[in-house]
Amino acid sequence: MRLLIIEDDHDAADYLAKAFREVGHVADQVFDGEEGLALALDGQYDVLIVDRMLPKRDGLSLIGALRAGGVETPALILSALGQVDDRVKGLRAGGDDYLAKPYAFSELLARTEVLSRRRGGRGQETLYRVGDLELDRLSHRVSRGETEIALQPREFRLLEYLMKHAGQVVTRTMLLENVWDYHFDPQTNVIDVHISRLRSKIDKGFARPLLHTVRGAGYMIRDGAR
Amino acid sequence: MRLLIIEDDHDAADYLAKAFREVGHVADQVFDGEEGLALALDGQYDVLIVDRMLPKRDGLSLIGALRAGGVETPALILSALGQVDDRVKGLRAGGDDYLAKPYAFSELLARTEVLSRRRGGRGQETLYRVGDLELDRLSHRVSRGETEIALQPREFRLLEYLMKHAGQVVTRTMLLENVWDYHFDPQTNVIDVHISRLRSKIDKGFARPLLHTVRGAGYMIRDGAR
DNA sequence: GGAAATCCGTATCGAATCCCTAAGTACAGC
DNA sequence: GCTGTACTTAGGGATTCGATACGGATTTCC
Repeated sequence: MRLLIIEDDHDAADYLAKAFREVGHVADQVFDGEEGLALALDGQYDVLIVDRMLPKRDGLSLIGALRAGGVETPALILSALGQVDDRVKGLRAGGDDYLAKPYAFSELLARTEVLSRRRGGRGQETLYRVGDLELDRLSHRVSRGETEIALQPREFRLLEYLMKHAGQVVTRTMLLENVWDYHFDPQTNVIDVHISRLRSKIDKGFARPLLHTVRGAGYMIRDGAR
Repeated sequence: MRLLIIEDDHDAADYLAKAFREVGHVADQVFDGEEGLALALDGQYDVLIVDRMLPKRDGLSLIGALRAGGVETPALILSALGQVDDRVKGLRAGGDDYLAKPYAFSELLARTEVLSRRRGGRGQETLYRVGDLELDRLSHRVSRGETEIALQPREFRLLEYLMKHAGQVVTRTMLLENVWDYHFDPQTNVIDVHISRLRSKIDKGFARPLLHTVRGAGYMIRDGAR
């Protein structure tokens, strides 16, 4: 399990990180809200442990910004305040669980593991939609308008990644790393080829194309209408 | 963001530089410790990416020398060794973060941005605005008022740089270094040409121009109203 | 376990785009 | 009015991107 601990009290953070590592998890730590947000936006973590009060950017605001950015990593909020009201606020801001200090580590661990397991719930989107193009991750189905579209596995991963980042430019490097698991430059046109194939399936014959190339930068999927 | 990549494996260095450029940063690269130190001492960079093992001068020693010379540019250490002990050594030597190979570029990017921000370097804005002119880095969109504006890659980088420094005079040398990656004077009027094109797209037909010439100094983007 | 189908990556060629150079024009400052 | 700086336009060269064809690899199905 990969965790990010966002907590300004260094001692507390160290203690937590050490405890999580002892049980075999990977824990990174940062000490203010800005840094926490930056790392969390990456979406690489399974769970975030977020202190309620943080320098630079408050824990709740951090989670709000995260969700606004489309990142759904479950977050567990830590707080010195144990009021019910506060708990409600935290959950409403997009936190997934709430634990008041002082707490027992065993409880934190248990709740954390529950959250990471619950990813299917609110963690991951299951249906992506851009214009009249739909991709269902569960049933592995893709359709545009009324027509079903059959994709090859690689094409599916490609489209999935593009749609996950709809409206944003996706660079070639991002594609290589996240769709191909390459961490080097293959020096070939693999990407071009697959983009081309994908295009012929999802855009060909339709009035407005959804898959746009951003010259010199990468590709982007977006409903041209907006 | 201006980066210096110090890494002796040419392929790895190329890959990184390319990836950083795709996301709109400026990346220089050198292949041994001596050169790295020389360039880094200049202090022109926001972040250094330093390989642990380097010819001529080891990465840790490089950072030590840098700090001794009073240069506080944040450094992120790359290493094939993932041991905790090694990590500690790296951080103790003055490194600010540590990443073990193999790593995902997206993680490196996130950590790099954290470092540059920590140092007070301005955070990476995603949306720039000057008057009614907007530039969105994520979606690569530019608009003035209601109208979408299509820019070429170089024009985009140019405008991005200008808007990042809105209200300040941007010299030709700054443009050459940060938009063109030239470290010499091309003796031509490349800049003039692109400024002209850019102007015709963002200013032409609008009541008040935003892109101003500062004769003898450079250019500046600013809302004329003020 | 083997054959057919599918899928994936490489290479090549063609097309579109972009970018720099160059040369001429306009403008500002003295 | 002269000189130097900035602006505009056009065209060729270079780069980037797109399409197609082919061979190897993997999977699927008997």
